[in-house]
Amino acid sequence: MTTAGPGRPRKQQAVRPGATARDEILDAAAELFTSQGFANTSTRAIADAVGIRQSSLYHHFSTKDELLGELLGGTVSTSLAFARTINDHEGDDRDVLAAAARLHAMVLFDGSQLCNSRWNLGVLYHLPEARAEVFQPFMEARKELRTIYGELGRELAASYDSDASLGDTAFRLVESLINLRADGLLSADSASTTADTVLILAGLERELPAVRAASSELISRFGAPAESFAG
Amino acid sequence: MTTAGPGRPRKQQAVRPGATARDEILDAAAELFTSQGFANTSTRAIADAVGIRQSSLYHHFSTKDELLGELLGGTVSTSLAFARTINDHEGDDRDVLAAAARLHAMVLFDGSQLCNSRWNLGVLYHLPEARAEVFQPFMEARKELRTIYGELGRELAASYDSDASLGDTAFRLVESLINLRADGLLSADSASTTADTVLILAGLERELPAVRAASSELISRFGAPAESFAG
DNA sequence: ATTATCTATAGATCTATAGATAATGC
DNA sequence: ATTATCTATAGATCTATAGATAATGC
Repeated sequence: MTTAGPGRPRKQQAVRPGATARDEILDAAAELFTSQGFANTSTRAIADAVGIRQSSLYHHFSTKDELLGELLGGTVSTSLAFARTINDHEGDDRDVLAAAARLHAMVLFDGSQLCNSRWNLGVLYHLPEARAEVFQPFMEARKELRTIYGELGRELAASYDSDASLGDTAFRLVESLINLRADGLLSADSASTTADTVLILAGLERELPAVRAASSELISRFGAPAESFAG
Repeated sequence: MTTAGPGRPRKQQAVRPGATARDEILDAAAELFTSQGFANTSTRAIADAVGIRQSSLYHHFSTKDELLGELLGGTVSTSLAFARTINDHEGDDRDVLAAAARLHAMVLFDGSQLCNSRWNLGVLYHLPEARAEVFQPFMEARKELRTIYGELGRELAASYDSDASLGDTAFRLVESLINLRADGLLSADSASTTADTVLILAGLERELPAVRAASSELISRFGAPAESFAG
């Protein structure tokens, strides 16, 4: 219960989760943008879903684009933070299995986020509107994440005889979870089987249990931050 | 030169490929829908790209939805036809390698189509508008294609110790070519390396050359129909 | 005074239709 | 007569702004 400041209090009985009106609006926008697209979602529809008037949105956000920007920002940032953390960590265990564990952990972390977030936020990156100039920073962040996957894949390929494009393939498989979810084809273990598939591609089928264990530790050590897993 | 019938002739100097005005309109719609999305593409923009007036579109198509329907239809139909043909063909060579060759051929055929078509038509399936009821037939066709991938994967997994979800993974990798293309990351051999990746996942790395050869034959026998590869 | 809401609306679209007009073959 | 184009427009949006109003704390 944040102590209310001066001013007219915001409307009662929130139907949407979120402590503030701003959060409720973002939640409604996420639902509608992911299910109907950006251009097909009117500001009136968002307001209706929250239970306020269309023009009241503009007290919290100055343009419709700003709403999409907020949602795009929330998605990559956690994935990128996790990837940077476990890869910049210059520890004493930088052997091949550790590299495999890092890749496994990234696939599992990013995949779980895509599968378990309240709305299928990954589709926002595929919206045609996301390619507009205003949103380039978010696309750049996604590109950086892809680069980390690629480098890690090459690191692994150098030790084994596996394909140098392993990291790119891993990224593609992670992204494809977005489509599976959009088509209602996710199963409970989609993210973890995807992570295992990457290991099989790397030729590490026999080391699977060991790598899985190391991956789990990475996630529990570095991957359970502020906002939890549910996105 | 089709002999013109009676009536006012259509405008001169076509900037768009296509024998008929209808084809030019579809080409312009394909470019704009794939690059900007459906809702962001006005009928006026399509008409401008063709060099006619907005209302003239309605002499060839009765609604904007009809344009999208035509484009959606063109994409799956060839993939589905190829998949049915090579799988319904009850020949004398239905051994394991033949099954692997069929899967390889499907990935290569569908992947090449996605990579080499004039516009990145695969993205149309990810447009939020494609989920509307009117377009269910096309989504059903895509579902059938996915099912064929899945069954073929299980057929292979039964013989080898590979994962039963191999077919689903193959389908996911093929679909991810759409995203690669949208991000400008296609290389000349993206489709063929994707097909090889599936074989590696199946544990058939050593049989790669033999399967590739059989796959090529399937494509040259059944996969070069009327409309060619370029979609 | 401050904040969050509201009503009302300007201005800019966008889709589809009505009906005129031009250019051909019969 | 037939076909493909055109001009003009109705009707329905949709985004963002202007300005009034209500409910609180100081």
